Amino acid sequence: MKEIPKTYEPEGVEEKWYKRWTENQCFSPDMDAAREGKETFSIMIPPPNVTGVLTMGHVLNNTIQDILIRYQKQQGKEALWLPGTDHAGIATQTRVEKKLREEGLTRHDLGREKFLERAVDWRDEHGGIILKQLKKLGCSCDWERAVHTLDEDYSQAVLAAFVKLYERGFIYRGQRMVNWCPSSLTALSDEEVVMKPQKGILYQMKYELVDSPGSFLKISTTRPETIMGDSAVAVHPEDSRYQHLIGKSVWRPFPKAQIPIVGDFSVEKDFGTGVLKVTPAHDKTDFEIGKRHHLDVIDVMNPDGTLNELAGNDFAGMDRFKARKLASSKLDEMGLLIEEEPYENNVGFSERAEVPVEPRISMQWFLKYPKVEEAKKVVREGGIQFYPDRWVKTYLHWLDNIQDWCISRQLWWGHRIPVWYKNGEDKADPKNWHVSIQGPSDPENWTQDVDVLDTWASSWLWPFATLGWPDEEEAEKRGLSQFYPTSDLVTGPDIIFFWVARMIMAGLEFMGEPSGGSDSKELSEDEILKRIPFKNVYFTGIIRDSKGRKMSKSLGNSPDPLDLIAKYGADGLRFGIMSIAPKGQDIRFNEDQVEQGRNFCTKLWNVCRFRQMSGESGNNQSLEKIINRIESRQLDLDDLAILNKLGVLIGDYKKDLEAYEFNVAIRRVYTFFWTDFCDWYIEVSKQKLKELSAQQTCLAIQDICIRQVLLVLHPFVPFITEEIWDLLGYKSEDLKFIENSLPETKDRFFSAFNKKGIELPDSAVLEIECVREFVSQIRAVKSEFNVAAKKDTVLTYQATEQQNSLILRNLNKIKKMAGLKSLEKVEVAPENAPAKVTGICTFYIDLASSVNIAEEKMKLDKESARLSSIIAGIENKLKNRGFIDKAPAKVVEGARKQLIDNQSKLSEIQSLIRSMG
RNA sequence: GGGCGGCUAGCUCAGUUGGUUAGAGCACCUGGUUUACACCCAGGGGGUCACAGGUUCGAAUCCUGUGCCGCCCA
Repeated sequence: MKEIPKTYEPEGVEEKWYKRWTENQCFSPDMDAAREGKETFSIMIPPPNVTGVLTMGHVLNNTIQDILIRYQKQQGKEALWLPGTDHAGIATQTRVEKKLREEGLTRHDLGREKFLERAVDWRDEHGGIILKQLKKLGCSCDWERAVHTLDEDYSQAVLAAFVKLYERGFIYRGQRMVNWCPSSLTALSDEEVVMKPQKGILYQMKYELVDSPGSFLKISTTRPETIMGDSAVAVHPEDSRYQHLIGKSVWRPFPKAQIPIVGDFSVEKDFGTGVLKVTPAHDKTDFEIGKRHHLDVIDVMNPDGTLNELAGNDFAGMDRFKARKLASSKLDEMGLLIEEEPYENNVGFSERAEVPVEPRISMQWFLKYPKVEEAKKVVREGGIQFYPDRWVKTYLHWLDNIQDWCISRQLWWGHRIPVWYKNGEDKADPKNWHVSIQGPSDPENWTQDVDVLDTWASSWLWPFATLGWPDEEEAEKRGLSQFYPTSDLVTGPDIIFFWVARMIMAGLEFMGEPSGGSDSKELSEDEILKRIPFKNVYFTGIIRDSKGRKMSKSLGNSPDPLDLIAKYGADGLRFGIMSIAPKGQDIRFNEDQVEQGRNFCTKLWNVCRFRQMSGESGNNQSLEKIINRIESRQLDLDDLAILNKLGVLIGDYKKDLEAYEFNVAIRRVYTFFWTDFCDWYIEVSKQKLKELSAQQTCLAIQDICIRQVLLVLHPFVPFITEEIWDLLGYKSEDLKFIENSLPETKDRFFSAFNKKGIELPDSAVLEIECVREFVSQIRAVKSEFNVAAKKDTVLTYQATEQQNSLILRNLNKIKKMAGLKSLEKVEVAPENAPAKVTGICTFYIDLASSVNIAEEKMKLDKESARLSSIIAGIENKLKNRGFIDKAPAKVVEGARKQLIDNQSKLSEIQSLIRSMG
């Protein structure tokens, strides 16, 4: 056996094992086994942005995935964790353009082709950092399968999906009001707009009535810069203040023009003055009003958010926010501005560029979502299970109010829309379109659409396009039918619409499709379950800083996970983050938790050092082999108790993990390992190890405990467990890695002992609990009287026959653990000795010095009062017929026992008080 | 405006179908280098379970309402 170094140094260990794991293809599933029907388990990584770096959110999210994968491998499944990145259209293009600007260039200077070369260079240089970081974290992804959304074959899948959806009538092109980002110069989907409350001004102004010069209509607006685009004012048709004016006109102040007053039900009577200026080109509601009343659509803005010629000479070329000020001062000059009041309203911001979006009419491609009803049904009925399931409501609400998806983006970085327009013909007429993956056979007569697809319109295909779809040969090779539907998806609730819902619809639409095209009839339940992209979705919480703020780059409040790994080890970080991540609840991060994780690893390390120093290792290659080293007649209650607890732990742990209760599982292991094993069993062992006859058996018990602890910890802290597994000789020739060894189930564990004629009764656990409690009380009293933890303390006690036999059975251990010179039963209580009433006896401590009787008496009085109130409470309960009749017998029984215990304690204490006079 | 979540020890949080005397870690205080570990060991103090009602034999837990904090949607 190799010698274990004094301190655990994670860095070298992590590097060594990660290398060995990858060299031995530990992360790649055995395809032959999977094809032969071995049970599989699969997770597709939520593809991080290729330009991104690892955040604490990624740490949480990917640690969970790694735990699931490693756990399922230990359960004997062929597990696939498929990694990859997405191309992040807007984010990447923005960054490449920024770099170009530094060189004094724009993308138009370069042209599309050259620009894309630059973008690819940039991606290859900066991209993929995050994947390297995931390796540092220990993620067991099958790296050979890493996919990028702009890979050649993935791109083919994206285009194929577009063409299929177009052919099936889900995709159309149209002039619509969209969310326009004036900074990135592209349309956005509704989901990419983030509403933020903004402090602005509500302007109240007046427009003169054409028919009655000198009479005005008061109007409220937050956006005077769009006055120039007004083509009407609107009032509620049932608003008695204005009803009579419907059909008449007002003067638009500038550029001066007559515009009609229309009646429309969408006007809020109570908002402002109840009169709305209607600017169909620059507001979604106004656009609808305009359509209903056939109003002019006057677009006064350029794509970049400056005003154009239609706004008039004063405004042309001016930024929209400057124009707002100018418009208000012009109104003021004209005597048309009544007042300005501070006002807070919600303004949509571009998620990426962080500038207010501009509602804008433009020609875009839209997708009518397929399989919406099935997508609702499968989640509502549990075919796909959400954890925590409250997200089902959010999901269904979004699907109930779903709007067509604007999928075209005015960018170059992305999948170019596979539509060609016939040169010289009407672009608006679908007859002149060619829609296909390869393009027309006579390209010289066609021009391809210049736009690309929304990045999410590629990543919604992720669960199956990563497995080779739609190429059948590729799909067979990569195991589409073995790994799809995937098992679990782990992601944040912030992309439930962006991604989760869309993946479900994509899966339902494209998987298991009949060769003839889209399904005409409703899918059967079975068919739905074959098509869904995953069975379980685990939504993580959001990691916040210690002040509860979301971690963000701009706040700079997110620690760099790599720094944390350097400081505490990857295992420390993983352990720390997992121990504070309750199911789907937001997490307040602070570094102390990672420190605790590191401390845990150190403790684990040291107990293994201790084991190694305690004696020669025996054959550790399987549970059965270690059990063979046990001499059953050497087993004592502590051995049986710790093994019983371990067996129970195995069962509970399995339940926890299968319910995604990671923090519960890890706490359970922590308590077993630290409190039960290290603080008690190992300490008790120290005495036993001195006795030659018991030594081998005791070491075997330790080996069993450590072995199982390593196995259950391995998904959480893979590096240190693999290292110790190796050092303590748990591996064998054919099973080189810890992941090859199946952890026992609770039943198998207990029966492995039963087969050797060893029972692990609960009574052992109960008795040891008693002993531990007793020892703890003795220590407390000693500490109270400042008796050093030396071993020369003399203790006497009074106990019943039964209690006495328990004490005698465990006498040496109690003396050793409590630090006693002697522990003897007496018939008469010694005088002036501090006493303590415990569950198994009343004991007296012999102090050389005198004791402050008054102080002692006060303590006992306090304890007596406490017990009396507890007893009164229980007595009341037991007097209550309702309780006796209705509560389960076990509970009533417990209450009775509790009453008796407390009563006897109380009477002991009272007699002590009396004896003190 | 609608929906969701949170409120338990100084701090971060457990507390899984209501059931014995509400727990852990950190922090704090006291003591401690006895053959693993000071990233440790032993002991201790510390809680009207946000508030108000209700259901129940019994409520941190279920119901209703209120307050504060956060998120999502309009």
